[in-house]
Amino acid sequence: MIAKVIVDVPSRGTDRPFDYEVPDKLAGWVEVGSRVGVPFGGRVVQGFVIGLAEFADVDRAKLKAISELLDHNPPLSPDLIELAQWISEKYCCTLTTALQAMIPAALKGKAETYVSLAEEEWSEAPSLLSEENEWVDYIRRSGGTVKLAALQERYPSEASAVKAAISDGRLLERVSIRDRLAVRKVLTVYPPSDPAAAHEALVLLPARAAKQREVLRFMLEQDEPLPLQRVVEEAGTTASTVRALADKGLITIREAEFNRDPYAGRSFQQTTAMSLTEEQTAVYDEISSAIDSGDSRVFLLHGVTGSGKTEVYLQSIQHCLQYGRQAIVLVPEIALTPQMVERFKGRFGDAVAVLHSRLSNGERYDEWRKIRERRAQVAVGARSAIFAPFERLGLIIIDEEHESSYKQEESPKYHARDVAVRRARQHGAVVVLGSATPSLESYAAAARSGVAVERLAQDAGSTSSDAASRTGANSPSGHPAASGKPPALLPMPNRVGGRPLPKVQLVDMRSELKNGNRSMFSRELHEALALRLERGQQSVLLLNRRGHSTFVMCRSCGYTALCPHCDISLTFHQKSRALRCHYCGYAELAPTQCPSCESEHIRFFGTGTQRVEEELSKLFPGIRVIRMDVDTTTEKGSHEKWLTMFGDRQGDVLLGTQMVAKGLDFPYVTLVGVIAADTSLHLPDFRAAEKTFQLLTQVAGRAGRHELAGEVIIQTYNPEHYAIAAAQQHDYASFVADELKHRQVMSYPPYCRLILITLSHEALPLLIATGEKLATLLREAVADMGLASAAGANGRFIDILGPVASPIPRMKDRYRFQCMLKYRGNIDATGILQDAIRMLSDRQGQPPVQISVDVDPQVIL
DNA sequence: AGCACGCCGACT
DNA sequence: GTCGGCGTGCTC
Repeated sequence: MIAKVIVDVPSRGTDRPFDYEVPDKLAGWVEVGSRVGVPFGGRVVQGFVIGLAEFADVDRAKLKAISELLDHNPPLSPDLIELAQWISEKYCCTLTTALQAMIPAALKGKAETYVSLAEEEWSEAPSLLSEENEWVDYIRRSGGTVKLAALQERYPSEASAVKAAISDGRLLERVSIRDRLAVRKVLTVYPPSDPAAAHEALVLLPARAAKQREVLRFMLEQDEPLPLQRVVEEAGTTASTVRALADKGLITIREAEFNRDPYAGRSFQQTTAMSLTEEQTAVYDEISSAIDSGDSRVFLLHGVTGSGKTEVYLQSIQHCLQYGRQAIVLVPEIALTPQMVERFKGRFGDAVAVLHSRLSNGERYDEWRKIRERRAQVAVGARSAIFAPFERLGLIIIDEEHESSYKQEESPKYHARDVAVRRARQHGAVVVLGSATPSLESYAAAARSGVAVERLAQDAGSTSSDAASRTGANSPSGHPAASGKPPALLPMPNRVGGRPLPKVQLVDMRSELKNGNRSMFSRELHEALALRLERGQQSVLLLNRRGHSTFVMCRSCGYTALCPHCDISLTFHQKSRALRCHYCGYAELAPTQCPSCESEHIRFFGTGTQRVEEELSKLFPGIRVIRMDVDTTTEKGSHEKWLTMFGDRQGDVLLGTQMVAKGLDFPYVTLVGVIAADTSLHLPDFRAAEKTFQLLTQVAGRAGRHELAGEVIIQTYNPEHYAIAAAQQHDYASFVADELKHRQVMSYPPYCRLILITLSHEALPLLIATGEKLATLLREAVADMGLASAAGANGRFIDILGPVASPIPRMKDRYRFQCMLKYRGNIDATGILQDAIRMLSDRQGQPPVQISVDVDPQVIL
């Protein structure tokens, strides 16, 4: 038997299956999806079996055997392998990178070499067991086998002796891949195996062994083993008491593998299905009948904030589970709050596995295993939960569908939405994309179904129907559903309970300045805050700081502090009084005088949350501010802690960056203030307006979700900008109409698709030359295919832009240049690009220039 | 990605 | 005359 193995060596040259013999003892164990250790080029690496065959494609002589099987159950299923193949093609990454993304980090093995004594050899040569062979004794004392690394460290001078012993067979070498998981072992107490004898012993125990008796009685009541720690706590005693019982043979203490449940010991209030509004019912009916049909469908659920999307999700999942199928719910990392988890745990209890980045490797592994072992039917998690190893998926929900965090920024640079659609197709499952502010890509794709075009036309007048139908004319427009049926639009335009959307007031900060108010708070916001404090209600303040971090500048000479490795501005951090690079983590102490002109006039610019907090305390002495930003939420569980505090009304104001805008739901919040709406508006990113509109709409939705009415105040220098004006009116349709016009004029998605190619190298001239070469190769290929934009009849074309210096021209001591591919129509752009890259390496003999490809990039910055 | 094999300089 | 520098090229 031959196994086709993808080895864990992420490089272009090794990105193909290698054939290995399956040794007899592993026959029947090694399956498609198994993780194995294989000898590869003089070492042992991890690999995945992606196929089995009777005969090898290479010479018998070349063939080696699988050295080790790493799991009893294959961690991957054939459908996930197929999905990985699709990902590696679509996003230009190696197959092993895609496969690795699908399994928990704990399973990413590291090879370790062990050596053991071939005993008979040593006994035949007793003379070798003298003082000069201390290391042999060491191995013997350690039970005959030790890690080679340990031997090397202990006896560095014996390297040659050890090597000789290995080569002549007196030492046996064995290489093993060890999981990066310290399987947590916990001392566990097992109830008496012979209850009758235990009851008897209970009586026979000496009178003064009261504690032992108590423990024994307690253990007799248990059906299941308990962690020693728990027993000690419950019985109010110490471990020695329990050990004494174990010594008497009445109970057993053993090390057992411990299943970490991060939510263990927390009770979730069980909830039952709420009755749905007419609007919710209509949507639910569509989704549930689609699930029943067994056809893969995509829905775009466009529901305003507070329209009750989550309840629709919950009941749709319920429906899905009834038929023995499983469900995945994707939530943006930032919105994966305890509140959110609670809602799912509350409805589905232990059937829910939660996967998010704050879990430790071990915890995530346990949640993953819960799914693998069919103990969970619902996975709630961030991006990577799309790979949850379910066997019969019925429903995939992507909440806040427009969020850019669904795009992974590292390889594999996949978009969870695309992957979801693809995976759903494999399972005949339904995808629900939910958002109050759908991405333009999704909305335009939905607009291609007749219903939506009508709606768009109604909503926004003739201009947008024009725009939308033009998108429709060009088949694949950048949305994953493009190649299948277009998503159907499910509108939910009303809030549950007929509550109105909060009133949004725009404050023109220019006139504030004119009227002599130089503070960061307008009079309106100041008054509104004062009113909330007076009434004991709460406020949420958003500082949209993206791209506007606090930088350091000398007011005398204009010097700004830059990272010596990345050439971008360093950010000032109050707490540590340090300047930090956000890209590489470099840090230095903040200067008190200008390093360039030695003047004292060095100042820290830009408004950070810290400054807002200071200002708040100045304006409202005694105000309780809870600040949430990268500085205060890096610690594990801190995010949760702050929100709980705010929920318990231990704070008057919740002040933060984007993270306060998502999915929070507090009944006493009646004011939402946005300090400066435009900070994200003028970024050099074609999605800047969309991002701003989405953020403002989301944060406005935090107010007045319950009995108390809400008010929103947005401070801006551009009140007339269409993104801000539309956000004030809660008018998604008019925003989309305006934005689509811009995108069309500028030829940006959804009117075309983008691929960003970033080249980096330490040497600038080589980098530029390589970039030019790549661009030339691409232009030639495109011209040969008649796809140059000039020739591009019926809307099929590829444009090659660049190379130009990247927005971050140097990072970690490497210069960066980029090319952009812009294309429209059914074109295999990644294929063309791959070919060009391959030719590039052929021409100049493997240039060490790093080339990174980002298909459908989210951040152009 | 690593590691081996291979061809040219500074040492015992 | 040998050790070792790190430039190409392969890994079932």
